[in-house]
Amino acid sequence: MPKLTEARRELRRDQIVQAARRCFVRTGMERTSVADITAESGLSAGSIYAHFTGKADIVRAVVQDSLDRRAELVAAFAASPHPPNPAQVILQLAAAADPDDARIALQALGEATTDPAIRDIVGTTIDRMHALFRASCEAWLVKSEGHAADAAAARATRLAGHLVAVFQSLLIQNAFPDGPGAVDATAVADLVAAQT
Amino acid sequence: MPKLTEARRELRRDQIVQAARRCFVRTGMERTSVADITAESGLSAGSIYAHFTGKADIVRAVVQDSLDRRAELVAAFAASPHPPNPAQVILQLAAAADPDDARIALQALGEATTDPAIRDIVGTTIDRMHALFRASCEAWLVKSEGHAADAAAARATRLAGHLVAVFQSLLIQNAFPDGPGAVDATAVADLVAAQT
DNA sequence: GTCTATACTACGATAGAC
DNA sequence: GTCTATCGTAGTATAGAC
Repeated sequence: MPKLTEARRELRRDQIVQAARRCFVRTGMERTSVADITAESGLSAGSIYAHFTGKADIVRAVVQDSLDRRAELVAAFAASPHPPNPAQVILQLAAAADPDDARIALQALGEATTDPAIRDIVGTTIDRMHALFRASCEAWLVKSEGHAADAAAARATRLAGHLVAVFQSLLIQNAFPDGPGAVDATAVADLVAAQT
Repeated sequence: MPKLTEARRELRRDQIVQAARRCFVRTGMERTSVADITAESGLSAGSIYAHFTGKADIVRAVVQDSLDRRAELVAAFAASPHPPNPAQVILQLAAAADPDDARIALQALGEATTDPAIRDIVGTTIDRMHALFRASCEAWLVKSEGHAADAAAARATRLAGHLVAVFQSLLIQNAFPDGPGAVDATAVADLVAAQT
């Protein structure tokens, strides 16, 4: 029965990841030392290196975790029995804003610029989000708007592109709450709704 | 006549900034050492510290330079005797894509998350871009569409918000040429044009 | 598995000659 | 102003006891 020990192992990893996440939000990925992470997690260097191969490994885990969290939010839209229309999706995304997640995501985008491993995670996550938006829009077009399946698929793909773009802009805006709020979610929602 | 020497001084600074820029694009802001910058610039450590107070100072200068370059591009639109309509602005922005500038900008956004000095530069630049977009749209509404001045001002502000958002999405897309192209500039242009 | 202590490296910044 | 050489420090990762 290695299940129990493996579950505990995963729990420890998560403990480290969450501590690292807090450090990254406060100090930035590159400028937090593993000493910072040990202090924040309450563990020691030896313990951490027993669960991760090195700092880069921790960074990857934190980025993956944060982006997964965001994607699951979108996945919930698509799985809903009453799929929201694109305008509602935008408003819900804006409402579900978590500044910490947004900051991690922005740092990840910056890192993706030079680090292939991070770029990979970011790239596949964007792909996944696009697919999820597509699924959500398609379900809405078919179920609520009565579109034919093939016509809905084509429209959904285009709509998903817009939603990814809006999502990215909201990301920047959410990361800086006191900053210039260029994106008016309601206005964008109206814009997208008008195209329906 | 300190003019000449001051010009030469500015030239040296620019030489260092451009070398640093190349390093940042290749290796990332945090991971390039000042040794890398000296090697790339052909200068020495001593010389560099005669022109900048430290690495953070160089980073600030590079970010400021890159963002200024982008803003000037937008300023040209507003100053044009025949101001482009919003859809054209989007298409021109997409056409003028420089991957290196986009990567620097993304790294800057990531840094802005934790570094107040960079956040300041990024914030004021976004404000400036918003104002420039506003001016460009207002000029277009008045000159080409015959709107009244006060009505144009209100509409221009909203349009500028959309343009900033699209600009930010294009930034992410431009930084990863082989990545998932979520934003279809033509489609977005159509969308904005439809709202006219 | 977890701790403390430490080895080794790389970096930012300065000193001093020219 | 620019160079070379170097100082001090901070950081990653490991060793070895428990």
